[in-house]
Amino acid sequence: MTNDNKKQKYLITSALPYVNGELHLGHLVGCWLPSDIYARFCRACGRDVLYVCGADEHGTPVIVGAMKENMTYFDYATKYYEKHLRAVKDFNMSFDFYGRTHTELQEKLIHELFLRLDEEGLIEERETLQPFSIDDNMFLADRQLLGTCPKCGYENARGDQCDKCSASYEATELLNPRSAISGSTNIELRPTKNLFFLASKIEGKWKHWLEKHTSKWSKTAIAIAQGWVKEGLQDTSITRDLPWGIPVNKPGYENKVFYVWFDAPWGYVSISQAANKDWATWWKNPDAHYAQFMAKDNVKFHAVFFPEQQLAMNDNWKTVDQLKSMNFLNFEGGKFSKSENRGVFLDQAIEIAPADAWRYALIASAPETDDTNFTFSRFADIVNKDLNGMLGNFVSRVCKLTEKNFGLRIPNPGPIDDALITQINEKLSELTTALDACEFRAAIVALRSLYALGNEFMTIKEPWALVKRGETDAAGAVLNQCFQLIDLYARVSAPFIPDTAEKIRKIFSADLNLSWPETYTPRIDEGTSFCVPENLFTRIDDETVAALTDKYAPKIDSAPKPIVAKIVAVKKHPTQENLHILTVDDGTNHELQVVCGAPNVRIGLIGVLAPIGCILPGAKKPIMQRTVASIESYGMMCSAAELGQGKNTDEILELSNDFNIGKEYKG
RNA sequence: GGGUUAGUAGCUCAGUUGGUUAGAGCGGAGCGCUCAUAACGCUUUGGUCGUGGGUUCAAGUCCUACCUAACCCA
Repeated sequence: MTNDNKKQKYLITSALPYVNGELHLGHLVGCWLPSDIYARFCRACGRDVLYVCGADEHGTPVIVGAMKENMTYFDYATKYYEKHLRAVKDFNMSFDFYGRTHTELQEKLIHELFLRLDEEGLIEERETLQPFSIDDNMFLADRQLLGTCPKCGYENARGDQCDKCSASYEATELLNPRSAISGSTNIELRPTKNLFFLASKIEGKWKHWLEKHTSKWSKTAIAIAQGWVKEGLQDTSITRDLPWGIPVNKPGYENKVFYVWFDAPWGYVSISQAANKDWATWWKNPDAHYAQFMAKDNVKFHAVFFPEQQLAMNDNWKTVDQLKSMNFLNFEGGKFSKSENRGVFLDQAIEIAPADAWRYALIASAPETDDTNFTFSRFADIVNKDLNGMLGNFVSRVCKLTEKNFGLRIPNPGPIDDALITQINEKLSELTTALDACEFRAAIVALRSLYALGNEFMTIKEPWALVKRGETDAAGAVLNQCFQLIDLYARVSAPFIPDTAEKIRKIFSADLNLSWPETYTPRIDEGTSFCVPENLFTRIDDETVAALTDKYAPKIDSAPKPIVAKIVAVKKHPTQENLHILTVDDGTNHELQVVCGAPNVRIGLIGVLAPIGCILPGAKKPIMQRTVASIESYGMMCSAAELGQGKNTDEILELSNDFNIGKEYKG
């Protein structure tokens, strides 16, 4: 398989992260790591790879951010671009070039492309009314406009949508509109002209293209594209009234820039131009293989917008063959959030553990099919077990046992163990197939199986026992085989953990490359000298895990909240006159036993249950499971007073039938 | 509000076109080994496959409704 692909051109792009804030682990696992592993794998297979990424710099967040920090737009973007560069280096990303979109090359390219679209008759001028902030002297995009929601009266509603009641409306309907930038209420509607890209005109072409190009796409990517097939492609405005971006090269548009999503995907091309003078041998080559990596929120742009523009150019642009989209990585049960200080950002991550530990552990729990929760506990398990125990320790035990009994030279080989070789080749083939298909979790499963084979082999053959029994040749043969495995591990691990692979490679005095092995063949000669390396990985102990969790994942209030629940049965207490034993349905548990003293209990009553662990307003201790007059009670039905509403302490609260059982009761 | 995707062991995930006893790894329990980084190997324990209906000789897999989450759109 890999043989046929030799020297074939592989174009690989990783979605361009935005220059706004520090990157976190989600960015790393969502685009950078999968694309980097794939790129390294392709290069090791001898393929001709062009692999680029860079910073996406245009759009409104930079404008807002720069104003806040009182910097120029370019300086602000540069500040974060430099952070990106540091992370690229820290995590060993093997981009041919990490570029940016605010460059002369980009501007030149976008101008050419725009003229091309215009020539093709796919650009149209349309006039619309837009909110204009007189004090800021600029038109406001939907996100830059705040006001009072016309539906619910929420005061911080956005220009197009209310975050509280999720109503949507036209910006013109918003009450008391104000600028999100300056806070000024001096807003008026002004007519403005914008250029539209007539995507509807190339819908047929795009659909035709789609039919033939999705064989290697992620399932979610195909689904999203299919959604647009049904809906149809819509003409989109590609210009904005903003002071930051690629200026529009058309008379009358001197104060406008291109919409960020018109220029950003083409950043792949301009960055390629900066990376390699032969860029066109990938980008204009129908035989090249193009793989894109991105997070799920970005699929629309890669499956629809970018290809439709490429097709519209009618200029032989290489479109995506393999579209790999990743889901999101959550952190310790919640989303990454800079403001809540939740999550690990890349500058912190590199202080916590070496790049290889992150690379391996993150890709081993990559969110390939669904959002995945990352925890330090899991991180430590993976590093300790796979890297430390199975790989690092294997290298260590083989080197040390050999040094002790044979000195620092590879012992002579013995007869070939066919069973072992068969197993190795099986796993190697699984690994290669998984990497070619960009199935990274499957790849890790195969990789660790390979690590396991070495340890199993040692246990079965017991070379230390052979030495004791004086069977030195047999012991040497086993160890020779183990060294061949170590060499193999360096090669197959290299795309994942490049630093470690290099350390392993340097164990041997022979200067061997880390090319991808198509099938297993021993290549370390007997007598080759080797060295005993420092431990390849360090164990992460429980105390460290606890400390890290504490530092980076401040406990969100995880106590259960009061929930709406229904009384499904009422029994009198056998001894206590005023108590009842209730059976309560809380949505998940349909037969929860609760002892209650309120007089108004009855079957069918919908009320509020404080489950075990719940801390009621004003209470110091959570509700415990306890035994009331010798009957166990699992929670408490609440009165209005207990919920902090009103003074009724005697009767439990009664709700209408509109409340959904099992939902949190929010008062 | 509409669309899409997902819901499988304590945790993280596999389960191809519906077809015997639902699979891994981690964690837990036990045994073995002592070359090695309290590392390695073996055995074992965990599941009403979100819930309720339906189609079928047969449903984790198909249909439907609902619940939950995420993303996209409005």
